[in-house]
Amino acid sequence: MPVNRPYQIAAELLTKAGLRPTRQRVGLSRLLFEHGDRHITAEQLHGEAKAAGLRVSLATIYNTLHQLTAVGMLREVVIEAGRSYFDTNVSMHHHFFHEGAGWLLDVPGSAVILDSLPAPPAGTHVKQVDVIIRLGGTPGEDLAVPQ
Amino acid sequence: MPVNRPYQIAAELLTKAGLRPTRQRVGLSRLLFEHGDRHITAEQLHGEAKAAGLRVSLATIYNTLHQLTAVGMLREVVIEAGRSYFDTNVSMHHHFFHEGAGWLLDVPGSAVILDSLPAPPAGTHVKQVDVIIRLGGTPGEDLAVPQ
DNA sequence: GTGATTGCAAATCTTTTGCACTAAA
DNA sequence: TTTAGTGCAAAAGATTTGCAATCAC
Repeated sequence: MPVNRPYQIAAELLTKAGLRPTRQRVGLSRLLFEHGDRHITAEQLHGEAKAAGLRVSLATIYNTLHQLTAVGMLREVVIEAGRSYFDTNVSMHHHFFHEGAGWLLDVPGSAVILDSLPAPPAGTHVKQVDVIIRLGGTPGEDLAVPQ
Repeated sequence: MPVNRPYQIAAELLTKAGLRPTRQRVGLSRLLFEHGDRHITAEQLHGEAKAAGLRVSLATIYNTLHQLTAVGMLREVVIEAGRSYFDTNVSMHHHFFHEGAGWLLDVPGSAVILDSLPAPPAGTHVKQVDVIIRLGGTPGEDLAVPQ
């Protein structure tokens, strides 16, 4: 009987991160991490899971997204009030965001040079710097994600 | 009979912006703009209005905040999923945000130097660049807004 | 087994909407 | 007047919660 390799690999990643590799967590991890960098909402991931034949409740989607964020495998990106995106790219980088079209595009950390950041107030320290480049465009071009 | 000066001033600002100076809009404008730069949520403004004896429904608070944003008198700041802050400072500037404590602090636009922003994708243009400096701190220091 | 995880449905929280009523011009 | 603005209560959307059933170890 052949071993299910992709499943094993995803399961190991979870175990290394200290998360028990349940059927749901492994399935969601595969959707998230086997197809390169992505920006996804809970609702979208739920849809993909359903389409892939993975039975997962929305509550578990939320739990899993937050657990993966807590262990550093995902990064939560807050761009629009009332909706969270989860980014599978956890390296230093920033974002283009097209209001109207609603798409997000990574900007390599190296493409933005921040000079002279102000010192944080006493008793605090900088945890992260988010740069969001908000875009507009002509209506006809609002539909597709570039590249 | 003496004229209610502060009321008149707020009413004129609204009129100049093309908004009919209703009792509610004038009252809210005074709460927002007579006390320097502020970051406020709809719920907070509702509370202040009630405390000040201004009868306004939450629906009107939302309407007014969005109208003031549309005419450029407020700026919406998206920092946390599921909650919008409205900033009375509409000049070019950025933000410190303390997760945990939940406070926002303005960073003058001149205090952050952005070099080499990447070119926006074809067919789009940059509408705004938001820099959010996320802070952490020791629990005891999480309660007060500095300065 | 047994403790962690999941699913479901209900609850919560913020924001929006529909529409009759009220007020500004 | 007459048209814009308001309040209310209901609706909508995203997310969280409580708890019994289920699963990984």
